[in-house]
Amino acid sequence: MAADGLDELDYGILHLLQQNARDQTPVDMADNLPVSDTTIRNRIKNLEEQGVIEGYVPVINYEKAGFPIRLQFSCTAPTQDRSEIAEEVLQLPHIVAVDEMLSAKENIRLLAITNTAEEINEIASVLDDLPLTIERETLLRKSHLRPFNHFGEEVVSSE
Amino acid sequence: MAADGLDELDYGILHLLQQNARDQTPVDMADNLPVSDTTIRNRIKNLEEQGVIEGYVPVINYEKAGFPIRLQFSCTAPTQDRSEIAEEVLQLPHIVAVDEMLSAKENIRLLAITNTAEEINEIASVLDDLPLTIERETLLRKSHLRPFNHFGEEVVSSE
DNA sequence: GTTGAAAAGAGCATACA
DNA sequence: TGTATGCTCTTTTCAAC
Repeated sequence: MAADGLDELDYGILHLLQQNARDQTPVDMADNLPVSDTTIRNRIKNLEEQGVIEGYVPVINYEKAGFPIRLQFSCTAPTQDRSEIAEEVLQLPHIVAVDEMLSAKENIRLLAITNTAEEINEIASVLDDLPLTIERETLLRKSHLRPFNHFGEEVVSSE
Repeated sequence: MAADGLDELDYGILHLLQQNARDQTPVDMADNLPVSDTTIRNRIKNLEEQGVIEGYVPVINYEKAGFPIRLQFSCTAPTQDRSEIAEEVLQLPHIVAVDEMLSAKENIRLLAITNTAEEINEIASVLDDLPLTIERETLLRKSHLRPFNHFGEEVVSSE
C-alpha cells in the first residue's frame, strides 16, 4: 500500500510482463522469480492499484492490420490549453496516440494511421479546425519498443 | 491463413483486447461479440500468426514507477544506416522506445526515462558515441494512447 | 469458417502458518 | 511471504454443421 518505492521484485515482474502480458500467469512467472506465485499475484495487484500498471494492450502491427500509412504530426497549441486539446485530438478518427511535450513550440505530437493517401488530407483538415498549428508531418517507418527491459533483469533468472 | 484482409470481427477483437489484453478471456469477449468463444480463440491465434498482433505489454506509468523524467531526443542518422543504428540505440540503458522516420533530418526519435537530472547528460553522451547527431531534446509531459479504438466499434455490443 | 460438448488441466481465492 | 485446499474456469480436442 506504500505509495512509493518499487523494489527489484516489482521491476522483475514488470520485465516479465513486458515480454508477454497476456499468456503468462503468475505461476509461469514464479519459474523465473525467487518468490511464490501468490506473492506475484499480490505484487501485480498492488502495481495495478498504485497506478504503476495502467492497463494491458496488444502490440499491433498497423501495417499488417491494413493501415500502411503512419503519419506523425508535430503541432503547436497554446500552452494553457494544451492538455484539453490533446484530449480532443485523441477522440478524432485515425488518431492512435498523442504526446504532450513541455516545449513552447511543437508541444503536441500525434500519430495517425490510414490506408489511403487521400485520408491524410482529411486528417490534416480536421486538425486545422482545432486551435492548433501543424508545424510538421513525417512518415513513420518503423517503431521499436523495449519498455523497461533494462530494469529488473537481475532478478529474472532464466534468460 | 489468408495473408491479408481483416474483417469487422477481427477489428472488434482488437478493439476489446485494447481495453484489457490480460484479464479478458475469449469467453469474456464472446459476451460482446456475435460469435462463440471458440471462434474468438481461432481468430486471435490467426492474428498472432499473421503478425498483426506482435505481443502484449503492460501500459506502464513511468512517473509512478520511479522515473519522472521522460526525455525525447530527435536525432539525425545517415539514411542508409538508420535501421541498424535504431536497433543499437534500443539496447542502451534508459531507452524505452525508438521510432524511425522517413525524413532526411531527425529520422530517429527516441524516448529515454530517468529519475535524476544527472543521468540525462550520461544518456546524451552515450548517444554521441553513435554515428548520429542530436538535433533536439524535449521533455515529455504526458502520453495518451487510444490505439485502434475507432475501429471495430460497430461489432462490439455492450458499450 | 464456425459451433458445441466433454474431459482434462490449471489458475485463483481464501485461510492459515 | 509462503503453503495448501477446494472451487471455478479455461483450454483443448474433436466431430458436426
